[in-house]
Amino acid sequence: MSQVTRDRIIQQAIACIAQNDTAGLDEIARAAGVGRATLYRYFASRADLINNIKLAAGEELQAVVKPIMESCLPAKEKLADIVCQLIPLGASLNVSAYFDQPFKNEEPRIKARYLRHLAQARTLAQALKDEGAVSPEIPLAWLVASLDSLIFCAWEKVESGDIAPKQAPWLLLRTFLAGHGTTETLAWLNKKEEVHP
Amino acid sequence: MSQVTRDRIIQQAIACIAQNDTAGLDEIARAAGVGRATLYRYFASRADLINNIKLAAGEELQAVVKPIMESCLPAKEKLADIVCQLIPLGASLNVSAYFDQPFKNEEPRIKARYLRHLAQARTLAQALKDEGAVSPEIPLAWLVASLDSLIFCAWEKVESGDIAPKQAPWLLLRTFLAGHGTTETLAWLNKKEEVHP
DNA sequence: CTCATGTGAGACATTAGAGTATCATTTGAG
DNA sequence: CTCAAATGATACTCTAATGTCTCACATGAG
Repeated sequence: MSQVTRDRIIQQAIACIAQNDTAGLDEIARAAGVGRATLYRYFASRADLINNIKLAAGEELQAVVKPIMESCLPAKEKLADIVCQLIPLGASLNVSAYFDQPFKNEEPRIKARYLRHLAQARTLAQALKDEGAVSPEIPLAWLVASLDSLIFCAWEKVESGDIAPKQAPWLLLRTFLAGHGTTETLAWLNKKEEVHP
Repeated sequence: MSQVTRDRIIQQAIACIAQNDTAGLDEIARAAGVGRATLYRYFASRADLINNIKLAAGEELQAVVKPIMESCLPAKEKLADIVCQLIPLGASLNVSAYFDQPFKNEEPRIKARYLRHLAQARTLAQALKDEGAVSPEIPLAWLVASLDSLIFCAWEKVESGDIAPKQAPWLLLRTFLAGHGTTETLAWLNKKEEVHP
């Protein structure tokens, strides 16, 4: 039972399910270049596979977000870094987004991950407020929700080829920060745009 | 074969599928208060039902959007009106959003509706640009995509109870217009906010 | 009342996909 | 080379959902 096979299955499963969330095990096995039987040797059931997909996607996200959140950068910079690194994550992001419906997901580890993700997003949003980067009158819930939504949207448009991969983070940051921000934030954005056109 | 029964089935099916996009016909029939057999008397197959759901949701959307688009209001006002009326549409919106994946939908009527919706959105976005409401440097694709995404997001948060229904349109407009807009747009937004707090 | 229509209930057949089991083949360590 | 582990292919069962059919019941118009 090699780790690389397991990883390949998970990666391909993420890709398949990103395209079609009811993808059959046949399809996933074929995409991963393994037999359907092998798939069952690594994962006890479809549900088990899905759970592991979610966990893997969560890991990938966390690997990007955690170091940035622990850094001493101002919140605006943290946001910019996270966005720039998250969009290229692609399908993994998709899986998280799709499955981050807290309802009826009994698996405690996945629920824990989801709650942690939510807490991080709220922390960042609050920091943006405290820093004066976004207006205090915007509800935290809307900050978090619109950010998640825009990240997913940006990834989708990059994937479909409508938006240039390098342009996406900047569009997103502009929409989000200017959309919620103060005049001071606008100025900051303009300055960044000169540096990184 | 009464029209009201047919409409009730469609409405309940929209609601069911909004919650769970793989809802069974049992579930839908029960929700609509009819027998499963009756469901088949009105719709030849599951696929036929789904198609009719999409068409019905498209009608609802069109009924809101078309008169506004044909009016002589400035684009900013059109956008505001559309957003205010679209968010409460709720689950119908969800269905459109979920199923607006143009891929592999062979039904020509649905494809036509989707293309028309896209064209309308692009027209509105272009008008916003021409009017100077949003910056000309933002790609049309991003304007359309982020708007769609934010509308869906706003509805979701209203539904989940995180955002007040009356607040949602204003948050959305602020995020979108300020996020893409010029300083002039900001001023317009502030003025509107005084009128309609 | 009587008949036509719409309906609910439920008994089927059919199918797609999940999950199980077996066996021959491949592959890599010793 | 040799053996054990991993794999691919395939045949099978089981289940859930779709789709079909029949029959009994309700209801409303004539």
